[in-house]
Amino acid sequence: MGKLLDALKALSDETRLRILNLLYEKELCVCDIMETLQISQAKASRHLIYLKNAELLKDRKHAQWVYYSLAIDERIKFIDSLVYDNLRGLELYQNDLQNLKDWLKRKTIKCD
Amino acid sequence: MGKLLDALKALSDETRLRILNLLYEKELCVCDIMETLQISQAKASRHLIYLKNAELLKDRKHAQWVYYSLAIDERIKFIDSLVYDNLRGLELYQNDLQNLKDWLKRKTIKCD
DNA sequence: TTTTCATAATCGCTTAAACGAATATAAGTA
DNA sequence: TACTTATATTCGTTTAAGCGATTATGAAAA
Repeated sequence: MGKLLDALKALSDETRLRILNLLYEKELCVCDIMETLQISQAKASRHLIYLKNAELLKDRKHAQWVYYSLAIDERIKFIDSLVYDNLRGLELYQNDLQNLKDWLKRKTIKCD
Repeated sequence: MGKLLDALKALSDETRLRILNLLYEKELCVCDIMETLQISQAKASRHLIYLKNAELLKDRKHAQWVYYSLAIDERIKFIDSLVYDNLRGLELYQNDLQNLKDWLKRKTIKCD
């Protein structure tokens, strides 16, 4: 399948949009996604892998954690417009960003 | 479901992307789509209706024909970027536009 | 080396959606 | 009124993908 079509299929699911929105802020590990979106580990992992297979994300293993970050090249830059002009105007995605902030604060205290 | 998500699901299919690309040129009836993309009538109709339900298209009935055209509002303007910056760089979609031109020329001679 | 922790993969199930083929509808024409 | 034409809908089948629950893997810590 074409890269563009892969990307669009990857974007046609709300959980994956929410994940993408978070990763536009910063690189995150699976547990950050789980905690922020309040979804199960299996669900977070599955959707992250789906996004990675669509070449929207890349991953990096460090110790027992896997960190995911954006890997969006010029051929699909419409996604920037999608996130900044459309997603972020919606309450759900704004709330997710706030929850991410809160989680990272709590996490810093607890862990590394 | 949210309007944005509906739009993205509608965009996650190659036939519908090809249809959208054509309609960025001008309003077309179902038979224009069939001829240009060389797809069955049922397939053209189904996908047009899917796009209409996602509120990306509107239709207008005139005599026995149904004309479809874009209905893309500000809340999903990333689609402009998708079509102009991404789709139209791909050979398939360029060829479709050429086929549309050819078909409309033939059609004018034959019909109205 | 056992245990724990983070992540990925598998299983069984359910639903959405794609397809071709065939049929229905509704308007125009003979 | 028949007949044709344009479009929509239905049917039966197939495939993709979502989910929760569970198990596997692999690195870190005890």
